[in-house]
Amino acid sequence: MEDTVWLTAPQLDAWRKFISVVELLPGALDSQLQRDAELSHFEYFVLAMLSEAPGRTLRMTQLAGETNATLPRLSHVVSRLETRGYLDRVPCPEDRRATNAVLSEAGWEKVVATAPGHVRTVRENVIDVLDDDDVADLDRIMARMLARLDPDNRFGSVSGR
Amino acid sequence: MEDTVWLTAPQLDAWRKFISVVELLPGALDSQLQRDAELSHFEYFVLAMLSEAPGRTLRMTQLAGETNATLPRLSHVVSRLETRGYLDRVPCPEDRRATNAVLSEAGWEKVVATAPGHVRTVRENVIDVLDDDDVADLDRIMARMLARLDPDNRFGSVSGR
DNA sequence: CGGAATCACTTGACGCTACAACTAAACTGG
DNA sequence: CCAGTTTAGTTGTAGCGTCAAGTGATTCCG
Repeated sequence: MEDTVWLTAPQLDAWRKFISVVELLPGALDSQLQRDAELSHFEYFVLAMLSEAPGRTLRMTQLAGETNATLPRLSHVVSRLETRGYLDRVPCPEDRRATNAVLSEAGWEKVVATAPGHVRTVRENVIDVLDDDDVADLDRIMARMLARLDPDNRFGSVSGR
Repeated sequence: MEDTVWLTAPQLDAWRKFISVVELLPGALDSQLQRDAELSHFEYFVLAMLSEAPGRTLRMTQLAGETNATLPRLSHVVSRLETRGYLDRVPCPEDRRATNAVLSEAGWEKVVATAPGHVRTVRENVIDVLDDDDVADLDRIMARMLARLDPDNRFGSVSGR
């Protein structure tokens, strides 16, 4: 187990650029959302996932899966969003261990108001610098990485929806 | 300024996978390094950049650039690494406002000991799922994003070195 | 059935990061 | 040559995330 296979020059180049993007992108998303909506990217993402769910409702565990978050992290964030009036915790009737997070009307309006600016930021930093082939390449490459990073596929990689 | 251009279906697919990877990858890198070396990925990265610098020495600002970090963040982390004996702060003789971070012998040995496991993790999660064409595509795509995210090119994107 | 294991969270404490304010050194223009 | 500005870095604080532990509810199985 002891003979390290180092990266080739092209692999190292790609890796260094990739890791830089991975470090810089969250900050870019966070600062736009913070500035324009006083929301972190993760908070926005939670509200956005709820807004697309049937009944604007999701179980905590399912929501954690869709947002790639641990349950404690989600629990804390949901508490804050609840305090701010963007969603409610409702005990799940079928399984009394479970909790449903339900988007409030104010939360829905917040998403509607915030989405355009967010999409613009995503376009500016990511999508609009890519042509159609790049987008296809990105999709393929990220799918491969996800298969490793998220083997159980907790994240709902529903394609083509 | 009010007519949002939403993402097309392929763009949305690629974006969702990409953002999932961006969320999951840091955790994967951090947990391996934490487990095997009690280092965060950022701490490792700081030591690694120093280990490659001439004289294993870098000005704080330059180091911040190479690690895509803000100066306050770097300053805190350097303090911790200094306490742990992996590097030293040395006032810069030419400019007495500036501080040089110098990798200690213990720091060098830490990098040498830690690098193989880290490279293995990078291979497992990223590089080894890609063929040569994928790597080239990734390099091209990330270069385009970096041009937006890091316009001043603080990060030293030295290609092909 | 009933105790044990598992599940679905929640909570608390600690560590890290960002932001803002501060210090000190080095330019810059009158 | 010195006031004002910019540069380089540090420090304090507040907020977010992780990890470990705890609480009920539910399932498993002998």
